[in-house]
Order: sequence, then structure tokens, then C-alpha cells
Amino acid sequence: MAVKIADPLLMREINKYHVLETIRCHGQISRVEISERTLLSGTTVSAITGALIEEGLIEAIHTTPTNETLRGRPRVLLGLVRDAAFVIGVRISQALTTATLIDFRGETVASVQLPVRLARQPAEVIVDLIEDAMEECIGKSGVDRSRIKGIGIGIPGIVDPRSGRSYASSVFGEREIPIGTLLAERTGLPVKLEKPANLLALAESWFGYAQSVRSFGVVVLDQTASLGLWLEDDLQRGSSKLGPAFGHIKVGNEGMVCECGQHDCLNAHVGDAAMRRQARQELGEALDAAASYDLLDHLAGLAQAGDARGQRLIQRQAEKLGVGLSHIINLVNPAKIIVAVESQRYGEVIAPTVRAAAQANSFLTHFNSTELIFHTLDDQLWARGAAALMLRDIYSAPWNAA
Amino acid sequence: MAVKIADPLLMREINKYHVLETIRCHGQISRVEISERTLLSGTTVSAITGALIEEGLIEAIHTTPTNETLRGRPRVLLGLVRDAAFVIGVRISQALTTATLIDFRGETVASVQLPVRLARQPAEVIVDLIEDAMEECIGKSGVDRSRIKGIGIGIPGIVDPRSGRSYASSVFGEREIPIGTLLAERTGLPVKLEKPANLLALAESWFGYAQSVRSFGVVVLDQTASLGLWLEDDLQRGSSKLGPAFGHIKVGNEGMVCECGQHDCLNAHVGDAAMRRQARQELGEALDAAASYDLLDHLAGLAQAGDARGQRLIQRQAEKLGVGLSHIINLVNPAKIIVAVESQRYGEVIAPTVRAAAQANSFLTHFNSTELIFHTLDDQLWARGAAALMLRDIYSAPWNAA
DNA sequence: CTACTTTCTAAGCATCCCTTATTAAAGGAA
DNA sequence: TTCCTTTAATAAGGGATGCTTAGAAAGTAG
Repeated sequence: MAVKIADPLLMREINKYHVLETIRCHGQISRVEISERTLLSGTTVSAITGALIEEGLIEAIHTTPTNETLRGRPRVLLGLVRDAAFVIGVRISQALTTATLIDFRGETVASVQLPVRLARQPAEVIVDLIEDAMEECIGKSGVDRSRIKGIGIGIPGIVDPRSGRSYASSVFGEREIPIGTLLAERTGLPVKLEKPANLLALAESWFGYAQSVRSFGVVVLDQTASLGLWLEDDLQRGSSKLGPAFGHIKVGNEGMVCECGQHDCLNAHVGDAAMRRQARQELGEALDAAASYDLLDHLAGLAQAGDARGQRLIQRQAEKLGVGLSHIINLVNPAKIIVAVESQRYGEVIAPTVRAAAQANSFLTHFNSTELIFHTLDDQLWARGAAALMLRDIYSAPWNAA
Repeated sequence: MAVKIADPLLMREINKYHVLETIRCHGQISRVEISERTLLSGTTVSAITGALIEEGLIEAIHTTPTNETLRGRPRVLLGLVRDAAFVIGVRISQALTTATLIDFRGETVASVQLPVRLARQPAEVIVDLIEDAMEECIGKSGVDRSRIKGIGIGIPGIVDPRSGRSYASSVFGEREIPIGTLLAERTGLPVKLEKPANLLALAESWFGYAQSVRSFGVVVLDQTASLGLWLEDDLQRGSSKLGPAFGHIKVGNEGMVCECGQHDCLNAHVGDAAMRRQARQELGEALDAAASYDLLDHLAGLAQAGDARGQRLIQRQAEKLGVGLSHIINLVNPAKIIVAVESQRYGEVIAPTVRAAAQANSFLTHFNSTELIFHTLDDQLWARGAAALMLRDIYSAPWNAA
């Protein structure tokens, strides 16, 4: 069957999920208000919240009654139990690995940064390093190890969330590393892998600009361009389960070579890696040392300082990205597209051109119904996305469950 | 709330829908088999089928017991009641309007063709003509008028299914005609509009190659190229509710002008209208008379006969279409893409090139996980799609209901 | 301290599904 | 033909859920 058969247990699960979601979104909320928002009867809400309290997921908050001169019995506010579960979010990027411990409310408890290039290390060492970072994180926080329920990892490149394998990642080079499996064996915890754009999409949906938005996309622009698509309450993974191949849509005919072997992929024109190649050609190696990393930021600085060649480079990239966005707009037409760029300065420089190019290449009605948002890639949000990946299992939307 | 609250009634609705779907897909099926397929208990199936019989939607079939030397009490086969409801599907295209009467099982009862160019007529006349065709259809079939539950209409161009308006249709020219509203007023029946690709997607999902496929796309190539996307058990309409603007994704930089005012839209390169312009340039007006309509078919004939210019024209178009498909593959990566072409000959000629171009421009993993199917645009299937549009309301999937 | 207001919970009812037991409707063998 | 076996379909009983109504709890206002 494509869809689950309904029985009383599923019914309960569904309503329980709704109640938990309502509490999560509101932070603190009374039973009455839950009842109003969910349209469930008061008794049902009481029964469900009772069970959730029993399970230790929520608790009554005994702070101020918050009664704004209201008469009658004061409402008891309910909220998530902060330490009902902890999750570790790991962000792996070119030159920096971050491990962040997140509590059940999605808030950061502790964070450890590891400024190391993992690409040069063998798999064993990589896993060692990540494990150390996580240990440090746990130690710093003082959280009991048994309360940690899982690990969510974000890795650039092609990631298969089913097998826990990472392909063609700029971080690991050509190697296929079953990093998920390795870490799971080490820690005995469930591990989930995703590409960064998917994690950010999850984070935006839970905590960010896309709360209760039914369809949106998150475009991450750093080493490469990548897209996470959120449609109808879940990540869109497509038939291959790998998610959209945004970086490999074709956006020109200049013959730029992509690492995938084809020509004029978006990633051949756009992103840190592509820009480095172009900059080397056009600006010479003067740039090379200055912009060992943070090339995009450096370029933005040049452009703002009035450097014509830098401006042209950026302009060209922004246009290509705009064309890429236009394909999303025309084909999927989500309510929002959030473009996340690592360097704030760079984001500000390209935003107008990207927007204009997107408009120039989109069908007008569709462009107008898709909101384009630019913002800086937030490390914190990123980690919360990785955590949400695991927390989702605990919250467990019943219609997605196996 | 984004999702419905669960209560016993919804539970029943969901299971009822599953039972009805199972019966629809199987034509004739016993209670036991329904129980096995849906995983519902026998008693529940009995209760639900009992209700459905009461409502007149299904009935016991008293033909052969179909007992393959099986002992025991024979199974009673259940099936849809053929005349539980009738629906009229109307297909409007450039030079031909077809009205088809469809029964509750999705089978054609009667069909009327109107070889008339509606573009030249005022709105009043258009509605008159369609009404006449429908009347003829009803009369021919002898079906009681009161059993007809609605009208589903397919119109090329931009269609807003909410307002029943048709924009920028090649059929009506620049006019905005509220054809849905007009016909609803005339007939007193509910009317739904869709673009052809959406109707075909619906039809493929109900009756065709995409039964129980969770995600697929249907690309229709006739006057223009158009895409209907089916994701997660429903048509993907996007934020604008108009569906994908496949014809307006950009596929080149040759500067071909599209009717939307932009350059190098897919529709500027591909489809009957674009080919006519190109053919006029390259083949001269010798072609003009021969190919008043059915230009694509005519071209295919030329190409098969060895005409180099015709082959080049077709080749170029096929490549552009392949690029278009690659965007679908890379971004959405559906399990199937069904390419429906009006002329069988033309379809056969372009298929290899389209496939090759799609492959050359897609990320390999994604290409390999999307099945590409070419087939001829089936007038019958088309009409059944229009009918399914209405029947869907009667079947009423509970999770899509308001 | 009492009356009032509002929140929350308990009791009773209706619906649904499931498991088990019973009836119905055939075929096969004596 | 009659009785037994086998399978299908229905009926009865149990468990879970949600809803409505009524009552207990916990404050404020006077």
C-alpha cells in the first residue's frame, strides 16, 4: 500500500504529533490554547499531554502565571523538557569541522570547532577526529552520555542517507567513505547523513524562515551550489534518494568543465571552487595567497573596492546562479527560495544580480509567487538542522514512519 | 493546521478510500483479496464494502464464480457500478474539440469531435459549440442527464484551476476567457479546468503507465511543450497554482524569441509553433501549405525520407527538449517521465536524440533512476484524464479534502 | 470569607478497528 | 442424495480513540 491504513493507534499518533508540534512551535503554551490551535477537544489534549508528560517529553512550567489580569483558574503552561533528549550535529566542511550538542528544544548546549582539513586524512583518522570533537563537546556540557540519542551529520557532495555513505565529496576527495556506519559502530548511536542544503532546509522548516511553509528550497552557495527542496512536509529526495542535483543543471554553453565530466554544469560556473579557477585565469596568482579560503569574501571586497575584473567575475557568477534559480522557479515554483551564502559581504554583493537574473529567466507569474530570500549561512542554524534530523525520529511524524 | 486532525470519521474515510481504490485498480475483486491487499481485517472490509454498496458505488458481480477448482464457499466479486456517475471530458486544441462521456469505471461511453478552430470565435460562440458537442454526446449515449456529475476540461496554455480562467492559450489567443465559469452557469454542473499535461498526468496515474508510481512527470509535445508533475499522490501546482512553466525554462542562448517576451524559452525552440517558424526560415514556404497542421508529422516524414534539412531541424529540437528533460531529472528526479507526442512517427524519430541529450545533460545517477518513456498522445487517455479530474471528487481522497 | 470565573479532569457515549466465534455456501465422498 | 470438509462472509465482544457534558480545582474580585 502506498499509504498507511488508519486504525485507532495511528489516530492517536497523528494527534499526538500535532500536539507536540504545537508545543514545539510555541515554546510555552497552555492546554486550552493547544486545544484551540489544533481543534482537538480539551479532554483529548489533556489525555495526550498527560501521556507526553509521562514519557518525559514535556513538563508543566511553574514560572509566572502569565495571567494578564485574567480571572479564573490560571492556565498551566506546558513546554518541552530541555533534557528529554540530546543530539549531536556535526558539520563537516573543507577546512573546518564543527560538533554541536543540541537539546530537545533545539538549542545549542555546547559546540566544538576543529579547524582541520579532513581531506588529507585516512578514514580512520577522520572518524577519530570527529569522535574526539564530540567527546569534547559532551564533556564540556556535562550532559550524561546516555541521554544522547543520535548524531546528525552534514557533508558536502553526494550523500546517500540510506547507506550512510558519502560520494564525491569535496571534503573527502574521490573516496567513498562509509562515515555514517563507521561512526555508528564507534559510538553505538544512530547516525544520519545529509547534504548541507538538506540540513538547512530542515532547519529553516523547524526554526527558521520557512516555518509552516509547505514548499520551499534552500540553496547553499559555498564550495559549490547545492539545493535542498522541501515539498509537502518533507525533504524531496527524488527517485535516486540523493536529492536534487542542482549543481549539475546546465546553465550555459561556454564549455566550462565540471568535475562530473560534463560541461557547463552550474558548479562549473558558480561556487568557491569554480571561482578559484576563474579568478586564477583572470586575476592572476596574486589572488591565490590572499584567498586561500574565503575566496568569495575576498572577491566581494575587491568588487566593493571598485575592482572591475572582480566585479565582472562576480557579476557573471551571479547571473549563472540566477539562471539556476529560474529553473527551480519555473519547474517547482516553491513559495520561498532561501539562498544561503557563507560570506555576508559576498551575499550582499551578488543578491541584486542574482535576483535580476532569476527574474529575467523565469516566467513572470511564477517568479512573482516565489519569494527570494538571501541570508548568511548560519553555523548555528546548520547544527540545529543536523539535530532536527535526529529529533524528527523522536517526534516521529506518523505519516512518514515506515 | 497544515494537516487534518484525526478522528474516527477521518479514519473511516481513509480506509474507505483505500478500499475503493483497490476495487478501482482491480476491476473485480473479492472481499478477502481486498482485505489481503489493504491489510484491513475482513470485518472492516465487509463493513466498508457494505456501505459502498448502500451508496450505490459498487456492486456484487454475479458472473462466473471464477473458482479455479477452489473448494469452499466461493468469493463474491465486487466491482464499480458502471453508471454510478458519469463525467464529461472536454479536450480543446487548436483545430479540434472533443467531448467524451466517461462512466464511473473510466470507460468511454460516447465521444463527439468538433473539427473547428475556436480561436476565431467570440466567447459566447465557443461556449455554445462546446455545449452542443456535449449535448450530442449525451444524446448519443442515452445516459440520463441527472447522472452526469461534472465536466473536466483541458486547455493548452496557462490555466488557473481555481478561477476557471484560461490565460495566454494558443486556442483563444490573447484573450482571457472564464470558460469554466461560463460552462458551469450554462449547465449547472461543476466544471474543472486543467492544462493538458496535468490531465494526462492524472490519466497516467489512474489508468496508464504510472499507476502507483509516487513521482512522475508527463511532458506533452504538440503546439508547445508542457509538463505535468505528479508528486506524492497529487499534481504539483507550485506556489502560483498554475503548475510547472516547463515551456519557459531557458535552454539556449540563440536569442530565439518566445511569446512571453523572453528569449530562448523551451517553447521558442520546441513544439509545433516554434517548428513552424523555423521551418519557414529553413525550408521555405514550400512546406507551408502541406503542413497546415500536423507539421511535426510532416517533418518526420521528410526526415525519414532522408531530407537533410528536415533532419537537422528535428535534431535541434530534440536536443533542446532533452536539455529541458535534464532539468526535470536533475531537480525533481521523478521515477518516470512520460513524453507524449501527438504524431507517432515524430515521436519515434526524436526519441533517441531526446534521450541522448537528456543523458548528456543530466547527472548520471539521477538520469539512471528516472525512466524515460515515449508514447503517442492518446486522445482516449486524455479524455479519461479529464474525467478522472471530476471522478476524484467522488472518490475523494480524505487527506486532500478541505 | 464568599461568589465568580476559568481551567482542567472525570464520566458516559458513539465510532472505529481487530480478534474470535458463528453462519453461509459451495465441493467431495459415501 | 446426504453428510462432511473447506472457505467466505458476518456477528459478537473487547479495546482504543475522540467528543460532549458535567463536576472538581484554582485562582481573582469584592
